[in-house]
Amino acid sequence: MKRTHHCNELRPAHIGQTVTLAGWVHSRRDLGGLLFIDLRDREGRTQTVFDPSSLPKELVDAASKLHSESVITVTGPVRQRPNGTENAKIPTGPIEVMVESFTVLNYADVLPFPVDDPEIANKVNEELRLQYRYLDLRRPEMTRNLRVRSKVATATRVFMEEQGFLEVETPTLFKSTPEGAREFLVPNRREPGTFYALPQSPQQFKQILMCAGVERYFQLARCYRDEDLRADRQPEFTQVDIEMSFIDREDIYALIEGLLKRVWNIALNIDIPTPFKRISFEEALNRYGIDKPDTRFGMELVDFTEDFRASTFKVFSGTIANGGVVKAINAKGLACATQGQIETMTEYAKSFGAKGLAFIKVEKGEWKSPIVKFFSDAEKAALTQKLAIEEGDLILFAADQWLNACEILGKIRLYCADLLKAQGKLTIAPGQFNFLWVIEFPLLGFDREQNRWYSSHHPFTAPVADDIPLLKQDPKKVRGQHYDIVVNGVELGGGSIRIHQPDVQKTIFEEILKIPPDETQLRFGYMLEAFRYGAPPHGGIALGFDRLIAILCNTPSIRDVIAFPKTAKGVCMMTDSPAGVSARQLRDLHIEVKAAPKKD
RNA sequence: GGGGGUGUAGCUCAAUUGGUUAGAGCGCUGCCCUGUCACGGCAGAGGUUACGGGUUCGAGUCCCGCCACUCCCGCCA
Repeated sequence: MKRTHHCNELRPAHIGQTVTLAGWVHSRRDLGGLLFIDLRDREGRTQTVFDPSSLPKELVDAASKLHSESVITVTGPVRQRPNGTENAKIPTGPIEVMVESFTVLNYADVLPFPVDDPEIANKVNEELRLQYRYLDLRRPEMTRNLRVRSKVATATRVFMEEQGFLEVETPTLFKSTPEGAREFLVPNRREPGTFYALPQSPQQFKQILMCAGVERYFQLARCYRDEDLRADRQPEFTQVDIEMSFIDREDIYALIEGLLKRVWNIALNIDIPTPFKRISFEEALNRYGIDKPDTRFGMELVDFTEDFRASTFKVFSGTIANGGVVKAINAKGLACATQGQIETMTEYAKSFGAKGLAFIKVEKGEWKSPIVKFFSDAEKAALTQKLAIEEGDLILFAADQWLNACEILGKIRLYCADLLKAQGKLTIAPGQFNFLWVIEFPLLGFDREQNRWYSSHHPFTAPVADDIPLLKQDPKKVRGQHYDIVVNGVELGGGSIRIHQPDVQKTIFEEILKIPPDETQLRFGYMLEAFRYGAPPHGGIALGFDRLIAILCNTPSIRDVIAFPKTAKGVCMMTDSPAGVSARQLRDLHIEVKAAPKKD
């Protein structure tokens, strides 16, 4: 018998109707005579009542033996619950279904972990949840995440369609482009020794689509990167990939602000204010020590380079004399930091090549610090004033070259914020979303080990027009037309205006990045060629769709918003992939495996 | 590749300085229970303390190794 309603549909208005529900046995309360079964489906749950005074004993006995998560249908009239027995916690609480007949569609064995109790289910070992993902996904929290993801995907498509974009699919069997992330390779059976590569992103195809006159392209694109994983990184993930012709940066900002406004509205019913704030890379580093600042709290970096230029404390003045800077943050109320916590922060500093971490604990009106004896009164006054030092504060210093000093304190700032949150001294409202465009990134970075320049974004990023003359004279100063969209310290996406003149592109490849011309030809020849036959100026952006959904669902791990994610070692616990293949498959692919197979 | 954390009953967790027969709640099995919704009551079953070594009169606990999961660094144009 087909169901007539879902399990979150019946209300007092249905009283008297005979209905059929189908779903999973969520919980069972056997009172000896009377038996209650909460029936659950995707939409919610409804209480059903088995009353022995009106039902055959065998039927009630059979129902009382059902394990949780068995699949049944029940049929019977909807009725108002007796006075005082309504359940205010669920929308179907005023009513119940008096069972007249029921059918077991599938008996469930005893479960490996409970799915009905959110308190326990939330704490279940993730390994187990991933192994029995179909059970995990039945939990209302996970169902909600899938639903948010689906709604946002649809909202994105509708919005992009409204804005005149075409959704175009691009190949996932691509070719290897050695720069960038490590790639997954797919052996080609037809020609021994040749391989496809799975794309890290559809970057080159979307630029070619601009040359094809598509003008406005988007795609919910699956991308693949064979790098080590994190809570916010999976080997395969989804990007909202976008590219537009005849535009400048402002068009991208406006488009994405519109898209995110729509998405937040649909997913959370929140109206986020636009336009978003913008901050340059340099300012982000200066104030927050990171290129994706979390601006929901202060604790900003303060510069003391001028105050310590002539200091007798040689660690500071010496660094400044070598072209470095001195910066500090005030972790308000963290003078209670333990030796271990100071140690952790010192390790952060050392991982950036610093020799140590200078600090001051302000306790009982005293500055407790190994270095404060070297400070003059004027230096102390400058610290007190610029950092607004008070009792209970912890001051942390970095003295190093500008970028390093900023990044050290940026790390420490986030670590201190976590400590303060744990101590209840810093609270961040859950519904707060600080969106930010980070702009004016340097186009190029310098790799000391390899003694060459590299693209800080990718080699197709256009320089800021005014800076093009600097390309050959002072590459470090060239700003790229690159932008990142950041929310609450999470990099949601990034993109750039692209180079569309083949001569500029050639200069970047050959004179700046020093890629030999024959190699340029081999790897990017088809792109340079496409740019010779009428390439419109264009630019684009890609948003990390999984991260976007994780933020909307307020979860720290993108695994919670992916139906079947992989573990940190890239294993699918449910299907046990990756796995070995037969000798015959290897032979067909002309592949010989030299490593010994892993034993179980 | 490196560093941190975790691993004890089906699940979530205890177990004092190394010391009796490794406990509890939930779940499971049986019995009782007609208005529960975390139903309740009684009884019971359930353990290679991830795995392999070692120290010790004695190891869940200490040491060495190893595996899995997880967080971070490197890496992710």
